[in-house]
Amino acid sequence: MEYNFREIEKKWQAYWAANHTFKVEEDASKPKYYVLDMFPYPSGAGLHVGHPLGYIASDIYSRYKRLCGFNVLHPMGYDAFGLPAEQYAIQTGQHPEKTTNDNIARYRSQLDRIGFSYDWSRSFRTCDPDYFKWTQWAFLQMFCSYYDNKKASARPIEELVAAFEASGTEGLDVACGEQMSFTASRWKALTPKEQSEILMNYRIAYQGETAVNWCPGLGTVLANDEVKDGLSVRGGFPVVQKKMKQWQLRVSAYAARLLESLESLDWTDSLKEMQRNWIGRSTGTEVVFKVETAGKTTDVTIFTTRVDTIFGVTFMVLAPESELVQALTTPERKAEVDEYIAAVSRKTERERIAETKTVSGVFSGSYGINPLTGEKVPVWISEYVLAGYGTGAIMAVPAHDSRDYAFARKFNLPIVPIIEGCDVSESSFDAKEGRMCNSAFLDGLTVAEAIPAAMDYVEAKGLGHRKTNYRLRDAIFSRQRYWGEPFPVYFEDGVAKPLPLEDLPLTLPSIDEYKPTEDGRPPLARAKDWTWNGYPLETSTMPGFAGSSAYYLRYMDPHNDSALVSREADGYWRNVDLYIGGTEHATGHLIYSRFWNKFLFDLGYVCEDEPFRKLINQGMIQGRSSFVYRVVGTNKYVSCGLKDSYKTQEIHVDISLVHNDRLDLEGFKAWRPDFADAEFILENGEYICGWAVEKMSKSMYNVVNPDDICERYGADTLRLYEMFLGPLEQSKPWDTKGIDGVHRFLRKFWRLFWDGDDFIVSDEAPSAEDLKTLHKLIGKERGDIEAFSFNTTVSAFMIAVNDLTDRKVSKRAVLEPMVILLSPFAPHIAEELWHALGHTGSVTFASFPEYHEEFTVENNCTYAVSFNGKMRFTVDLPKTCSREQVQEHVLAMEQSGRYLEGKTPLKVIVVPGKIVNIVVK
RNA sequence: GCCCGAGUGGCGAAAUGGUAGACGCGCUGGACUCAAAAUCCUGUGUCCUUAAAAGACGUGCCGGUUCGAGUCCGGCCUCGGGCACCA
Repeated sequence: MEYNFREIEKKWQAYWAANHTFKVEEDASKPKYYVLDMFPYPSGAGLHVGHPLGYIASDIYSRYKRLCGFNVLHPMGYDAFGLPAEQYAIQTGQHPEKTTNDNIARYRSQLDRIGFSYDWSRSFRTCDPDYFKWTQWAFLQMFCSYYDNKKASARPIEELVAAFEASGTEGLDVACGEQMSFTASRWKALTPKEQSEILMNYRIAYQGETAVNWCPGLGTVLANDEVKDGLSVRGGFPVVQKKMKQWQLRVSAYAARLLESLESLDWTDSLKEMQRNWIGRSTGTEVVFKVETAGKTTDVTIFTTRVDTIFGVTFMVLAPESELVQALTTPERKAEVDEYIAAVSRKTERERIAETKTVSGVFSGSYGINPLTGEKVPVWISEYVLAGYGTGAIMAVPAHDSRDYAFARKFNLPIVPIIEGCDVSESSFDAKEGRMCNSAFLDGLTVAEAIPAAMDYVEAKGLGHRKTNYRLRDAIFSRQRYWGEPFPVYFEDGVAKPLPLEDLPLTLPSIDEYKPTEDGRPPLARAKDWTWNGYPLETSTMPGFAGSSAYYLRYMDPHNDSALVSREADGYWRNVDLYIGGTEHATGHLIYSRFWNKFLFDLGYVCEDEPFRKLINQGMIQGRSSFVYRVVGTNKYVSCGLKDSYKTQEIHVDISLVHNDRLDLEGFKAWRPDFADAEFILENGEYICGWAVEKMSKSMYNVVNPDDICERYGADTLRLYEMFLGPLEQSKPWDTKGIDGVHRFLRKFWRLFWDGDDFIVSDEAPSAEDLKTLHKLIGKERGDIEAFSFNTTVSAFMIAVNDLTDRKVSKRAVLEPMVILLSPFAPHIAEELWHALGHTGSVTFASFPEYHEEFTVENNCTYAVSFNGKMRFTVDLPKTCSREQVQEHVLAMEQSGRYLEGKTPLKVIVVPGKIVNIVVK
């Protein structure tokens, strides 16, 4: 029997499905291990070979953990709400659910061919009402909660109401939009509607007026991480700033905790660093400047991280969107200021980014008073100051801030250096070094000393206080789309109210068309009766990240209809031990999920504060495009090596027509009509294509479908090859050049069991050599898998099989453990051979072979022994004895006094197999 | 501009501070074959020389620590990724 991977793989995939081999239940007698992949958004293009890279790695680890005796939860599902299905629906009128289901069916069949050990009984789609019921539920929990900074925890909103009734805002430290201050009696005097409006300022899910990223091309708002360079990540449409009333999540309340608990996570440093940057903690000082405007005085609070430079302030700047702009504009400046603000607001985000280097601004007519010097400085308005950060107002120190410097130069404002010896004639001196001067009590201090000294001074004089700011914004949570979770919210007299929990899920209404209404309202406004008990319902829907924020919890208990996850299931599975996915989710999903989890933790619904303990980012697999070279003006194609002798045009050619860079000439002619009568200029009788590494995409004809690889080489070869390609976390181009070698390895392994027609495994006892081969492999595999170094594990396997093939070893005692070792990587062939060896049941539940170091010891050999690198004598020792053994041996000789001549040995260093070096002083 | 990460044969890549290039691809030559495919064997960092052996040089560049550096430290160069008017 030859290795017939097609038959074997079909057989075992059917066996696993029929026997529910990978179905798991909570089992208190076994330790749990939770391995999760970032679930896919099923796009119309299907999977390409890059997608399964992480899935294969997590599957190998899951299977390995099962062999080690863990109860492994390894689920898979679909992130099914989203823009592409909706865009397609707008164009074709087809319901997005139909598109989504078609795509999911395709994904599922592609995934099934690769032989993953998922527990499919736990699978769900985020667009299933049974699932999004809990997305809506979580939203309502957030709507009915506020964040208490003192307790560092979310609390039910009733507690806040009780506090307002008892003593107003007195003594409260809670997360909010706008700082409010009122008494208990004032609160009680408010109408219910007014009270609701105030509570909106404190809810964790709240509705508020805010500048949003409005994308006219998509007809919806987008979150910050959905916008890149002023264009939408999906679709690439321009994005403009617009003020709109939107649902938002108070993620900013969790900024400090999100930052702190990063430390405890087993994530890569680069990913943690990305999150740190995104959260953007900065400690500084808020200082109050009194500003005079045509006789009136207004307090303006500014934020700075460099109070030490306050003696260098020569002007102040407000953001154009700052609420203070109107109050601080003098009548004679009003026209000019209004015009500037109008001009700024017309700009798109993209234009603002493009014009970063051009400096613009306008003088307000007001003057601020430096609280430390009493000096009067002009107040300007400029778009380089952002309304959304700090207080939307700054003190400008052009000598020591490059942006202030550029502004001062443009508008001819004074530049006063306050650090000794710095040169500000060409540019500002931003470095935090040197000694202070022209700064009264700070003179002579270093910058490092001056910063806290200035902070202390400002606080002592009551001019301001220390303040920590975060760059992390609240998440905009509404989308003007159809294909998302509806908000479980209705409006009574304009006041948003939660639907009762028993009415969840609130499912999508059917509508005739999926685009916005003519008057620009979201598609849900087209629904005939989008009301609840006669009250109008919210017409926007939730964004893509809503459904993906807590999906890992649902896998623990996917069919529970009375809770997102039961206390028992959550208590057993706790959180994800290993999460594998792409780095593109660093500042989106991975922040939202952590926030969402912490919120549920605060309310006691989950037992772990962090969702993902260990996280691995698999690299991207790029495409390797192939080119042919058409001689310009002809239908002749010249082979790559000869192309320099002609004037040629480079044309992408479908890589299915190319094998090892050689073009299939007939296939090429048949590919497209205009190539039908192509002529070729060959080198050595072959047409060699050129190539380049590019993103894998349809338009470059470089997409490789895993189905094709499974068909040609089998899923086991695909799995091994994807791992063999290089380190998991590294991006690399897909290149089928080496796949034959991996496939050859599997056939070699097979031939250790089958010789043509006969099963040739014997019960002969293994030799010392055989045991050495086996135990080297066991030791290597265990270490490498734990380190996620799968490429070297595959190599170790090849070495072992080469050894056995060379010695013609087909002994059960060696091959049986090797089948178990191979099973995480190539599960189908492993099952087949496991059964050929006479076992029943799946190899999944075998035990990982034990490792015995003594079996890896080789025969004696002669070591050279040297002192400080200088050769002295030789000694016979086992060929691969441990360093400790050699040290012991050599030190014993040292004690006999023969070699060291009275010198003290510092260290004995052994190069296995060859050299012993003794360091002496 | 700031913050990460990476630079090793023709290629993908290995190497707890200890024989650099394991393993695989490709290529060389050979066996089997009418032939091909498949399979097996041989060689394969560079240079010099050779019948053979033996040398010398080699991990982006310059320096340092060390008996010993691809690996650790300092300074550059190049490439990839992330952030970017965040005061």
